[in-house]
Amino acid sequence: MTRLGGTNLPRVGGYNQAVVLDAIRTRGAVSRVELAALTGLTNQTVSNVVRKLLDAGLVTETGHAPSSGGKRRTLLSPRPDGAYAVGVHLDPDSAVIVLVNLAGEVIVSRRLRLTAPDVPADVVDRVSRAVQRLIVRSAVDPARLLGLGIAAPGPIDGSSGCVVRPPNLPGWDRVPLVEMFAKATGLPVALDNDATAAAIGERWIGGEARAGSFLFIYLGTGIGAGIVLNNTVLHGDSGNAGEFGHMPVEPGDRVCHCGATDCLGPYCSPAAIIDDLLRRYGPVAADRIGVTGAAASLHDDWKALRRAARAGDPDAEDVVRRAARLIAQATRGAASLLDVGRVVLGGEALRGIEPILLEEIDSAVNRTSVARSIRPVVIEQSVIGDTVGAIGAASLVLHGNYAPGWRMLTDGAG
Amino acid sequence: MTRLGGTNLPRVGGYNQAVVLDAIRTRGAVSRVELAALTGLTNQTVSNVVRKLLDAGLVTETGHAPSSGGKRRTLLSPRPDGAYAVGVHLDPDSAVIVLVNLAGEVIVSRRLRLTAPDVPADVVDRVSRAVQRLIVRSAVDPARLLGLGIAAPGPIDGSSGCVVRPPNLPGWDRVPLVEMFAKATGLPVALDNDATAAAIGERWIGGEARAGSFLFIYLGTGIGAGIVLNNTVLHGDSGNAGEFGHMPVEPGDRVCHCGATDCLGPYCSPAAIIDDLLRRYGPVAADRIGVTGAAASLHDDWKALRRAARAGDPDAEDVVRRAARLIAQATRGAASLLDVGRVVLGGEALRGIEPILLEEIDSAVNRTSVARSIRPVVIEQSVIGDTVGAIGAASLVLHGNYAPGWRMLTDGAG
DNA sequence: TTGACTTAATCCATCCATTGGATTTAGCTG
DNA sequence: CAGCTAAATCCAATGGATGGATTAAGTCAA
Repeated sequence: MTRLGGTNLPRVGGYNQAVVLDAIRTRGAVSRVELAALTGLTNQTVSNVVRKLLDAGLVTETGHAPSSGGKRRTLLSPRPDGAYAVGVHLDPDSAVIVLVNLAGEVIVSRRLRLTAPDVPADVVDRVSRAVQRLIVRSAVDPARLLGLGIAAPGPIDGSSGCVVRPPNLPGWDRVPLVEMFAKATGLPVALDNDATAAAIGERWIGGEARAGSFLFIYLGTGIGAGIVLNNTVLHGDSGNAGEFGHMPVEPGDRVCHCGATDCLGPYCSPAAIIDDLLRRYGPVAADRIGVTGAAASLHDDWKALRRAARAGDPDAEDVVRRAARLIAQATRGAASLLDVGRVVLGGEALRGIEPILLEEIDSAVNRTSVARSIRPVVIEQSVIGDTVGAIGAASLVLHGNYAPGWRMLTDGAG
Repeated sequence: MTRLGGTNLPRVGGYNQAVVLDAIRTRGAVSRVELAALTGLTNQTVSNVVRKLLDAGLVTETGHAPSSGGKRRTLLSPRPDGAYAVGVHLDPDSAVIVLVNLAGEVIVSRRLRLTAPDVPADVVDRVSRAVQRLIVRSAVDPARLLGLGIAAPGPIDGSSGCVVRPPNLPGWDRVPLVEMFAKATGLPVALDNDATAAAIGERWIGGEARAGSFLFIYLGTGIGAGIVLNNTVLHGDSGNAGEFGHMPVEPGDRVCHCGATDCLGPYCSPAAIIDDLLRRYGPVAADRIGVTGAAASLHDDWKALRRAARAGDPDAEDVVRRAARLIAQATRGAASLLDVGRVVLGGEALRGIEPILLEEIDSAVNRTSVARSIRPVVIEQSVIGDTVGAIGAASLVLHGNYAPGWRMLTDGAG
């Protein structure tokens, strides 16, 4: 979409509807007059738009605000049961499936264990059947189920709906996930990389706290970033914006699969940090902490290492902190390049070591006195937590349907 | 603007007008039917919009396309004399002023020499008077002169129209340039940092070659980047997106004013590269190349060094190449983070050494086989050349008035 | 209790850019 | 010159936003 398209009246209608819904969602209980002030629309227009949203079952009237001298304002709130979406977070070792409502609340969820050499077709098949069962179990109105969102490790090809040889999913080369899941479930399918999906989830659920612009740093099996600028998600020319693993950092002796030794990626995965512990502090420390170093026990090793770091074990903390510094270094570059006032951290690999990351990133990003004085950058944790990947995946669908944006005015989508 | 605003019919009209004008500008001679296809608007709508643009004097009918069996298409082209803008590029040692037409062609230009300790008020005064004289001399219709654009070294405060203590303009702390120039010239004034202005100029003038997304690396007194995503300029939360000097690179012994030793900025200014030459290769090489090392002769030293590097002097080329590698390293990170398919180089400090920069950046950015296979990044020079700063400044005004974008549908601006 | 006042929300006629279908304009071809 | 094709325009209709008037529902003071 190299060219900008024109727009027309019906699209304006749809767009304004989305704007009003978005305002209601982010502000919670809010009256029509406030919405008019927030959106710049007329009271009359807001009234009309709200009526449509009420008819569509997406919002409800919930009580009244205390009077300020005249008629009380009737407050509007989103209707959680107005719409539903399914989210799937694909990871090398597991698939997390959630069914969420319009408010982003999880109705039912399920985790499937996967084993590394699984064939894509089998995984899609297993996951799809689990999705179907979840839908039946939840008993949601099928008409209100908008679709299925998938968060996969990048890179992906946005135009064809494929994952493109993800380093963390060996053997998955150009797998057309969108097509496969659409056929298997009969639902509309959206695909994005895990970090971007997480950022969209954060934007969708975070309300005021995630309005405007922010950079989401996602720490899962690998590291990635999701970029939200002016309430709009940056996808990039090929659908891979936020690729964080190739950000330059202080070079060491780890070689990225691209051949460089100064890429962030190879230094900050759980596997790399565990390896770092073994190399720096040897088997004694590893034993003490509970790290075996076997490839098969990566998950448990990482858990043990995180726990030790959190508990103050100096060796564990040291290796975590070294990785954190590199992440912080890259984050500093990204934040100043994008000029975002907020950085959000999330991802399941982060559990327990958030304070270390927050501290290092804060000190790197807010180091310059200039930055501090003009606009200190806020560093925060995800408002969603561990399941940000799966919930983010579901949010892809909600966001695609209801978040106001360019595409509503230019493309046909609504 | 943390919230998304609604829109309405008149705005849609203005926006579509801008879309059509933009399409005519970027495509050159184009017919109404083609415009309809390009913009997604109806033939009828395009007809109406074009009539308005004709009445406004912004486009003209220029001949016909050969018939393809029916009535010939009448071709539309932008009218260069439809609008004018003045651009001022402020630099520590000079101010370049240009008056350009709608096509971005320079009508008249002038360069004022400045001396370092100049007081802001005096500079504004001198420049403003020069602008006035230029306007008179050019004899353009004042009604068609849209305003004055200023490109200044960052950082700036976008909301108040100030420059905020730019490292390259000592003593200029929170100078309200917009206000001062508006008062002195009576023109509407737009301010942006030099790199962003250059990117906007590139976008405005570059036509198809600069449609979509690109990262503009600007090398002047300092280094900066301008970011264009989906034909839209990224300004950032505080108006300082593209701050490139704090991108992390391989650390050395140069300390950034923010305290870090791994910031790109201090390693790649002309002054730093000259210093590097002296430190690495001593007075003999400096003499041979024609570099004195005196602060006062920075301009000439840099010229000599560039010429020597271009001519193949190994020492000169080495120091330039070292800086180029660091720039390339940072560019690799930025390009992968933003997922842009194009990187553009420009700025007056670049003259003569473009090939070295292009080569180093290309090899760094396109190193990964993955990146190469999915989407090799195109690395190019500015289509404008040396004066990209000043022309970019003027483009701020043209862009602000006529480039289609969000703001037309949400804010009041047109 | 009542009447004056205030604010929220809606009703209604109007506006206006886009749309789709019909029409005109202007070329080509046999 | 008639028949065909494509470009561009005319015209009535559509539909979402608008502004002013109206109704609904509260507060406050006498």
